[in-house]
Amino acid sequence: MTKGPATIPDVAKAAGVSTATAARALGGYGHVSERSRERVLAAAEELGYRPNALARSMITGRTQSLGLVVADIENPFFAAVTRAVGDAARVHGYEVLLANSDEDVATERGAVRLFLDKRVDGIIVAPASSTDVEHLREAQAAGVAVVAIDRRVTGMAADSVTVHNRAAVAAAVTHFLAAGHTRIGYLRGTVSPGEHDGLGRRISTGDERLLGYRESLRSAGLDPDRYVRVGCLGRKEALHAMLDLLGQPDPPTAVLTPDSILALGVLLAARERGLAIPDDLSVISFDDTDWADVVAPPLSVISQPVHAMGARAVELLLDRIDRAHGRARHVRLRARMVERASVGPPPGVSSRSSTGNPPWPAGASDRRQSMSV
Amino acid sequence: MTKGPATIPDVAKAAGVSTATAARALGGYGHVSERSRERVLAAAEELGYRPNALARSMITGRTQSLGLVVADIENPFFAAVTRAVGDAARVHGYEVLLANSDEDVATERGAVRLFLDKRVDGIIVAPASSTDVEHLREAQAAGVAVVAIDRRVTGMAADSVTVHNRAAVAAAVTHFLAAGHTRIGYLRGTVSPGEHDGLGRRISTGDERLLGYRESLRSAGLDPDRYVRVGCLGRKEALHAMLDLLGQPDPPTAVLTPDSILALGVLLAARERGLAIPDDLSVISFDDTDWADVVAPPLSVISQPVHAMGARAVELLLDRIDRAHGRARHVRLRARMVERASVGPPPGVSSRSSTGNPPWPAGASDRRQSMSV
DNA sequence: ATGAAAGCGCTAACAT
DNA sequence: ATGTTAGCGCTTTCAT
Repeated sequence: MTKGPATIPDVAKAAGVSTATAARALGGYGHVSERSRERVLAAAEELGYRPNALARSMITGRTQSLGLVVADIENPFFAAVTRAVGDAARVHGYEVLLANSDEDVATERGAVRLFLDKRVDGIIVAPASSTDVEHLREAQAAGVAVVAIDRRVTGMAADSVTVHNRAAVAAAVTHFLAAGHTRIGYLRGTVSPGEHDGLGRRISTGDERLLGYRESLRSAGLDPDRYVRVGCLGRKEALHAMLDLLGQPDPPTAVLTPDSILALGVLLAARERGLAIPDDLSVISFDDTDWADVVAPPLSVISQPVHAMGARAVELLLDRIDRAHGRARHVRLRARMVERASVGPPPGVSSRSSTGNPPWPAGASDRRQSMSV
Repeated sequence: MTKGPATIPDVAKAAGVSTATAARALGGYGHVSERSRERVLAAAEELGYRPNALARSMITGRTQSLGLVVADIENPFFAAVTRAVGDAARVHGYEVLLANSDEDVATERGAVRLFLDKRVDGIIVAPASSTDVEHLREAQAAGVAVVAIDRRVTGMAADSVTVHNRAAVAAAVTHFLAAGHTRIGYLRGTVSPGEHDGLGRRISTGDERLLGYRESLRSAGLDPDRYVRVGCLGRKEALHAMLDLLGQPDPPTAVLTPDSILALGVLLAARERGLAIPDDLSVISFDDTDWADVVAPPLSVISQPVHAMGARAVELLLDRIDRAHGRARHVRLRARMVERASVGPPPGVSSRSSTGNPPWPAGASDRRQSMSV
């Protein structure tokens, strides 16, 4: 009572059995007679016994905890991933240690290092870099399971959960093309410093999306580079990039953004230029955030199955913890193009509304169509 | 090399010193000669030694980790709190274990229990209930520091970090009154089941806000109950509650919501009813999310100093970990009323716009005024 | 089925 | 300044 929480010896003593028996009863392993178990459990209850997970982990080599590294928990996409990972982890008796990398590899490295010191059983990471993954390889070498989420890693065999990014982008571009657009912009979030080809290779998902964009534009006979801006780290950068794009001789009439935060920058730019959506500018964004169907007009988006992604990542991780070897599994999930009202024909091409009134009826369903891509 | 990661004995052997010396050099405590320390560090580097935080914690009784329980990480307010707590924790060498309670006390209890088993040094919690806190009291009794964030707890002496909710709400109501409104609605998030007085007592912050609302209305000679709806757990519930409010004989011309998610419900309701903001309905919401200044019209909000709240909570927690006793400290931070464009005079009272055109100029500054409350 | 004892990796006296 | 030793609370042989 006075010497801190009760321990197994305390319980054993109170129950009149050996520590081994008490431990077996409490831990639910080995053989214990019904009578012993009852006495032990009663004594434990009485003393308010709680297992010391630290001591247990020292022996078993398992901590029942996993580390999660996301770029920024304030990004709704990552918040949702975190939610999903947390839920799935809990179901399987795991706890999650959270870290933000801010898209910085050094920060991520530090977080991973601490995770290893804390002896997590596995790490789920949205890597700040798909190529600079030495620390992840080391974690793996140290016997810690690693699964990449949202982005794949190269140079090591790690499981991953991502969406079909090229297909998703292609669907969006196709949607723009079908509406008659030929000047289609793309805002890329990050890009590696000193990248020469204008196609950052750092983050697989960024690459895939840009690649998908360029492929789609090229096969439509359009210039795949003209309306691309890279390095849009946040809302503000996206705003400026968009204003820049809009300031060009033949400005884009449609634009695609790789996440909801950059979409806000685009909306801001449109407002600043007095551009109506979709009459003057059509937009599609990745990630179906809670405000996407509330803004006017409701935003057409590419919805990623975030919760499924998190859940799958946890599954892969647990599988990997059980049987460390076996080749890496790469799960690709399908994103969904959700058509709402932010895409219309380009200006001057039989615009369905030139009165300045909202092109969608009040009270209209905000989810007009949805297709998997 | 083959027997898992190097341990202190391994390093000691390689460096030709005792385990104690190696431990001292590695742990940075006690006295070690320069020569020894160098040899130890070199050997450690060579062997890729990493401390086992588990073993260390067994001895020191400190895990350098803290548990954080929020209602829902997908709520931008909590995401920001989590961000801030994570940042502050990292600066002080702490890691954070995250859990979502979904506003459910039982879930919270389970999370706290696991945190205790994992021997966290402290817990920061946005309690699902301000009164049902037995588990938090137990944590405290077990020597784990507890600080409440966003909400206070009763019946136990726990530090807390909250904002001046009544003042904040009063500022919003005053703002509405000044614009000429007399039919001002309020959507309350949660309310305890079986609550009779219509004023849920479960969550201090909810109580304070509702109290502030009622006080303000009463002192303006208005009915403090007529336009209140409780139990708005999410966007959908808020939407329905708002539609209900709007369906009344003399519907409200202004409404206040306690978080950004409920605000979305209000915006949805307005759209469904074909109501223009602020011409037909004025709105103010708690929490300045990233989309608040992007929607049309930009939303006037009560901005909570989320990052400061998280940082302060961590400070209080670390203080408490160092010196467990001393009376509880209650930090009250000031929220800021950010005026944008979602508040105008009630309909029919010299409306500045009845053409259906947006009442704010394109490209206008979205932050018109800001005052502390 | 149960007990005695060893030991996980580390720190903290206590010696020297 | 450095080494020796005794545990932290638990699981796990190995006996019995």
